[in-house]
Amino acid sequence: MRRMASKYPVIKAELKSMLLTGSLREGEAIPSESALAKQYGVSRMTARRAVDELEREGYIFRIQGAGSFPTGKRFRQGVFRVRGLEEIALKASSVPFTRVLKSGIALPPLEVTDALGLEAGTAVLELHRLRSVGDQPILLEERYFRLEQTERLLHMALHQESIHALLVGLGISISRVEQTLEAVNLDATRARLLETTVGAACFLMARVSFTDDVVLGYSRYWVRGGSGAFVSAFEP
Amino acid sequence: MRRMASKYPVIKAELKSMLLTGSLREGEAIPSESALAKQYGVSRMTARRAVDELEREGYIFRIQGAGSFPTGKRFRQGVFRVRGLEEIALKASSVPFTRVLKSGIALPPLEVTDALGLEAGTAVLELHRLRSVGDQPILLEERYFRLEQTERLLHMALHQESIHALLVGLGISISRVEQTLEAVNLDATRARLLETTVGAACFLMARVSFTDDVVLGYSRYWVRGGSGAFVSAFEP
DNA sequence: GAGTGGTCTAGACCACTCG
DNA sequence: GAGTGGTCTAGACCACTCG
Repeated sequence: MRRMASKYPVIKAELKSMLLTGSLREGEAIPSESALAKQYGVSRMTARRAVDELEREGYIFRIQGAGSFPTGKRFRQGVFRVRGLEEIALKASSVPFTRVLKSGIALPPLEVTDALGLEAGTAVLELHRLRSVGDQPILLEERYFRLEQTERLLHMALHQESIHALLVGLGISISRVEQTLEAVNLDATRARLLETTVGAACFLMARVSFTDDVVLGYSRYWVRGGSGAFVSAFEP
Repeated sequence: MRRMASKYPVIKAELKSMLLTGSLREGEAIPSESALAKQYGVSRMTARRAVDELEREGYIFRIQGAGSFPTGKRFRQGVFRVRGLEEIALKASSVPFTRVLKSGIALPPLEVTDALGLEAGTAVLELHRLRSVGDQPILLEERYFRLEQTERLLHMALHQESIHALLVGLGISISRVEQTLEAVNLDATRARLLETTVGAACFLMARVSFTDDVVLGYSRYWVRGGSGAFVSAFEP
């Protein structure tokens, strides 16, 4: 027996077509949830679900009390998901391996103290790791944490997959993450670690993590350019 | 007046902590929606909303009739959203500009016919554009489409922001997109177009688009490495 | 004050999985 | 057959925006 046709995808599809053909005037809201419910003869929760998905896919944004508005062309290009090392290993039918290169308390480069919101010359917890799949180094991690709370990390199993899990174990929970992605040319030191040539193109992911809106850590990840670390599929 | 505390975030947070501390056995489902509803004294729809968000964030996946299961460590690293050119321009307080470099019917490189699922030697619609913000070239587009349906594109305004909108205008709707992202070193020709040096690190986004599960087009986008085209913020 | 989105309730019927 | 997730209803109260 086939599943009964759902109602919300119909509403969603018609709204999407309205958004894509540009039949709305600039700054004009889409019909309200109540209006959609009435128009399609459904409950408001069902109409709302269609609007929910459009918001999640970036077609509209909502303002409570005012309405739901088209986002313009933003977001339409979709997102790239970052593959974890385990997933890359799975695809390659190989095993992930993590080597700790450096761990301790250190004076970090200036851009790191900046990112952490510290004064120049403040010591931080430093953790560098090299992560491989099979014999192929994939990812170079350079992590820095503010010392309060995190110092106990140094006595933990730093070669394990998830530093995040160690933090949770210390009672630290990360409330938010901000990250950027760039393409950069590798310098000699990092090229050697990743077993490639100087100047090879590489992803650089820089991440600031927060606990309770206070900066906790700053991490940079160098990921080999052709590693398949970023993938995406979406329905526009 | 502050908003009343919502209930679903509490449920979501407790489930997330259960997932992160690994207190579930391998392959064990999280509590069912009905069980959560009973446990927290809420309606099933409210419990479901907490579970919805965890699914959306990649912590769990659901199987109808069976339960909701932890995904392991996949997805946890979040996603990068691709910024549209308009958004980059907005941030830079500048204006976007698109120049059509080449458009017509051509025999494409071998890897393109491969990606399109065509025999070598089949002609396709070719469209190359260079897109800038202010005076700075940001993005080089090389698009290829199977000829049926799309040939009329050649008579349309190809310098406009959205080729997708033109396709919609032709009655073609894209049902799905698959894309990958790599970091590569620029060759001489493309470096010159993007006004940078040979070998400079650059993003290469390759995208296959489908209509009704048939391949419609294949596009490659070269994006300058430090352009701020990829951004992300999420709550783990 | 009228209209909007945000959250929630207490049900319902269904398709599906599992033993 | 018992339990699970998928969808839906017809309400409710609230915070918020706008004129």
